Amino acid sequence: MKDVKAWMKERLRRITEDALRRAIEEGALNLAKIPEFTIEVPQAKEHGDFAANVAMLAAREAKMPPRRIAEIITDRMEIAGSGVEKVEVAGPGFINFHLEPTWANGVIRIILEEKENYGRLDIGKGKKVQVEFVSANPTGPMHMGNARGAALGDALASVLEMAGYDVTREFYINDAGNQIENFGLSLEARYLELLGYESQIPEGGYHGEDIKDHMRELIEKEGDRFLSVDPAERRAYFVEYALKKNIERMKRDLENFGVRFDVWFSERSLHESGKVDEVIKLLTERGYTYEKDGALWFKATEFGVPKDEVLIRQNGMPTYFAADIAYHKDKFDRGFEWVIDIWGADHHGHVPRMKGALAALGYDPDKLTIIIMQLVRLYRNGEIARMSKRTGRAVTLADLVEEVGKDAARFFFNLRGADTHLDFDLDLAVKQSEENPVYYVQYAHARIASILRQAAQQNVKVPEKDDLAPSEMERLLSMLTCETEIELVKKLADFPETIRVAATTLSPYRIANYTLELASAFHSFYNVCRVLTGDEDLTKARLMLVKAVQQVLKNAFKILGISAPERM
RNA sequence: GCGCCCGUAGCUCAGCAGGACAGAGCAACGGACUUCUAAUCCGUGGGCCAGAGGUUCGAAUCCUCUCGGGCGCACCA
Repeated sequence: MKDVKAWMKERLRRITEDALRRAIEEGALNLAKIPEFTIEVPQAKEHGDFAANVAMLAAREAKMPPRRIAEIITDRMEIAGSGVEKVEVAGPGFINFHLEPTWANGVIRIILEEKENYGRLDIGKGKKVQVEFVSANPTGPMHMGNARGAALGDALASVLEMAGYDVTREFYINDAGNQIENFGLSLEARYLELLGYESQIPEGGYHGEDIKDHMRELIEKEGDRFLSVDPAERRAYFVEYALKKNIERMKRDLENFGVRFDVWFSERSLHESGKVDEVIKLLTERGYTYEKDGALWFKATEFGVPKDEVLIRQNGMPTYFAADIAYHKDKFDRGFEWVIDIWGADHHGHVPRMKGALAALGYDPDKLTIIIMQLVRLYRNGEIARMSKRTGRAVTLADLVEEVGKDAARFFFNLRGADTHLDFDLDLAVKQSEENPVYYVQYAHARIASILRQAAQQNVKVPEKDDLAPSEMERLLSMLTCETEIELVKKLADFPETIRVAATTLSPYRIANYTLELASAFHSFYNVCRVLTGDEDLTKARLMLVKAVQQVLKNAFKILGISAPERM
């Protein structure tokens, strides 16, 4: 990876370590070894471009005040030809490095060469990782929580891809179990009701308008012929029919949201293939089950879970948990080296038992990472709106895309970390869609596109790598010296590190925040510096700069799943 | 009662895996378009980082407790 910031940090680290080593050899400092210190970017500009905290960390062992240590080190630093203009000791004992202002300008050349690959890392080393997300209940349309999960999961998967992982996006279809029973009973009740018969949706059933719609449609197509069919048989048919429709619809809605899954995995297939029975048998063989009250239990307490969990109910049906164990075993058996699940906060209690089950099967529970996503609280007309699909009044993912737009919705969700409790004011989002931050970042992209169009009209070419000798390229880029240009270039140099942090902390929202910072730096630049000027060289240099900005915005947008408009 | 998450500016949230005076957007107020898109920029005001202890040279960040909010604790998924 070509990362000028990482290079510079490494160079400064070497300079610091060399000086420190000399000090130790000379006997000026009494240290057994060099402490693990950091080179970081100080918050305040006056503190320079980078700072080392080594003196504070060495103070205790060296039995000297940090500032004194810092002075001993800086006295022995060799900075000639390193791009360092000035080193100073400041505050409690920081060593601050002031660099030549244009130290990072080379990043522009790198970006223009690497294009969509700028920011790509190899920290994943091609490791096979699965991200399972959304996995919405297929008994109805997807709600706001699913929307958040979709935005988060897809961006996370993209970040990991960018970081060098081999990522598979997977959706687990809960097409078995109790809820499917209730789904069938609900469909049947609506069917009978629509045909004029008295019928009641069972407790725990689905009251949504979509249930009625399914049956209305079915009646149009096939009439009342199911009145005389055996109830169990006709419910199976209804379920089959509606499930197919719902899954198609989920695929379509997610597609419109810019989310595509590599694998749609059916829970039912686990039951049918015998994998659920198999995994229960395996747990039993390993001695982790017992029978009580006519049910089969998993000894979850042996893995630090507060209570044991049922695997097979008294009625002989396996629980969701049993299927989920089989599912996760299957994930690892398919060769995934790392599995990430994104779950809603209402499932957080199931994390320990899932990990416990994996441990019981002999798998490494640390290879399963479960991201708990706090729920979305939806406001409408100034009131908390219930999100349950069972009320039939919930705002769906499709509604959201229609009202707010894909880009705004995806950007909004990825502006915050998974563990923030998110308040989503729908009225505000709709009303203020013009003021949504997503337009701010996209506008930067469109503005650059406009500049590039103007340049093309004037027959001014953005120099490519082959058009210029390296020294000429360097000369042009060194012309970018005004403050807004320097700031903008530094932001560009931040991108690889942003990817790294986003990937290692599983926090795609950092990418969204980064785009805001980059766009802000660009807009500031734009208001101060004109790109197309009478000065041919300066024009070329600035064209390269804005082209690089556009490229990085595009790369970040791709991760976030938002579009990069040429005009707005 | 037990467990997980959260509590930073009027509002929504950052704070780069402990660092130097706490940031951004929105909202409020005041400025900037004869020049590449003003969906922009520049400036002003606004904070005992919920509270109390502790660890550390150094805490919004780590630990403990208290208070407040959300979510779990089914032979539902």
